[in-house]
Amino acid sequence: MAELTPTEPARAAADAVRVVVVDDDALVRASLRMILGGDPRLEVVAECADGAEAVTVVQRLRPDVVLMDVRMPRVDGLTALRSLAAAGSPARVIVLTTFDADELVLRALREGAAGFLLKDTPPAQLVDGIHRVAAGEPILSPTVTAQLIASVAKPEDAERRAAALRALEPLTPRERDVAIAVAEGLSNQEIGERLYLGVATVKTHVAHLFAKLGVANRVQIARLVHDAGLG
Amino acid sequence: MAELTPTEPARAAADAVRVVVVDDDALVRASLRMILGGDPRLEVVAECADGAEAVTVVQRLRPDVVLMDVRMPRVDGLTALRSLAAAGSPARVIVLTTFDADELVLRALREGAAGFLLKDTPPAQLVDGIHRVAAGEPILSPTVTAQLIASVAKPEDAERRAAALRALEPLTPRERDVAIAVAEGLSNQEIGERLYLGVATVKTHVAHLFAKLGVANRVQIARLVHDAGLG
DNA sequence: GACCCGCTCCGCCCAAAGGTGGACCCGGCG
DNA sequence: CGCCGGGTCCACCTTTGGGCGGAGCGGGTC
Repeated sequence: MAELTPTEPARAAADAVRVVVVDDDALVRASLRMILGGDPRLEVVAECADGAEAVTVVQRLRPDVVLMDVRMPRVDGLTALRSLAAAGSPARVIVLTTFDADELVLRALREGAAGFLLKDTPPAQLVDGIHRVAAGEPILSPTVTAQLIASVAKPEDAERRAAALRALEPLTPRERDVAIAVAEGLSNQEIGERLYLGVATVKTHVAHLFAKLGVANRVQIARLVHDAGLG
Repeated sequence: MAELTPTEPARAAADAVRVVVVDDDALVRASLRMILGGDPRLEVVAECADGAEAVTVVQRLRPDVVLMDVRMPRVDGLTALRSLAAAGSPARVIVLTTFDADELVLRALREGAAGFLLKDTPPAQLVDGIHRVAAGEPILSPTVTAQLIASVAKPEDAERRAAALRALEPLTPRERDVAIAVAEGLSNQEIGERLYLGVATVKTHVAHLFAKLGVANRVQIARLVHDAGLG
């Protein structure tokens, strides 16, 4: 057994997950520290009150996990998250927020957050989540998961796609070829070269496309093709 | 078939979550029944061996939760899921699969799955997941969550968007207006009417767009505008 | 003041796109 | 067989798009 240095919390295990807590509210920090302190396999190695501080501290201390608030003065959590990702920090960041703003969730995950928890998460689940994140698992609050699912399900999106596919369905194979080429921004001349057709033939197909799709110009053909997911 | 008479499992609580198990493998069904049987607050009210059976059984028994395998003879799990959703069934469906095929995950969630678990999920978590789903929470296996996050994060997607935004950034406000109108498939004439401009002015702006964006025709302007997310 | 820049508009010209009508080949079908 | 539809191509025409140069106006800067 190694002797413990007197300055360190005696209860942290040697292989504890090292955590940095970032929140502008001292009460929240204290509360989190108390929750995490209950688990000897977690060690809070630092607290920060804003994003700028967090970036420098995390780069120096190299913690395993960062609990990051979103709303903070000076530099907000998402910006800090981006900075860390850009700097190649291996720390896994759990974003904490009081409200589950849809937009925030997607942005945070795009910026590389490993987790997204609401502040009303029960202490036991928070502790569990930190361990999971440290182990490489992603961890999301249920409402966040639901939002994420909704964002990929998007019934309105599916409808547009379905409508576009329906519109493109009566096209002949050749017309489809031409439609796709049009959607790529090629001229009739270029389309002819790609498909080994005369310009006149391409024009004929494009004319049919206008009629069948009920549109007036090639940009609108491109819109349909893209909506159908063929671009 | 294999509908169970309520007399058999005497242990199910009166307010138990009613579950239907759907899997073509009898061993898997038996195993699931054993796992769920360990919790008196769960009641397996029926087992089905394929999707077609599942649809009729679920509509008749109206269970709270359905554990649905994906790969099954005759009617697969996703098709059954769609049928149930189309029929307005309130049953919450957890899709079970051995492998975490990316494509399957997105399809299942789009079809309205309330959860997506891998078959290697520990029994305790499976039971917990069923209760959560019954309570209205979504429930995903960690690897599935990771896939979902990856599908919204899509670095390649973000890059394209960022590149498009970068390309559009040096445009003047007016040019941006014109670019968006072009992307909607309007003619120069129509753009002029919308923005109270002469056709000549619109042409000037469009010419500037070609130069600044490095493209040769309006379809390609439309592509950029869409990639930037302004469409 | 001179200057640059964004915005507006003009005219001229040519190329490309789009509209119309017709032609031929070929393969499937009644 | 004749008929039809997809695919290929043509000619002719009008409209639109796109290239080029020029110009005036307002606001901001040096």
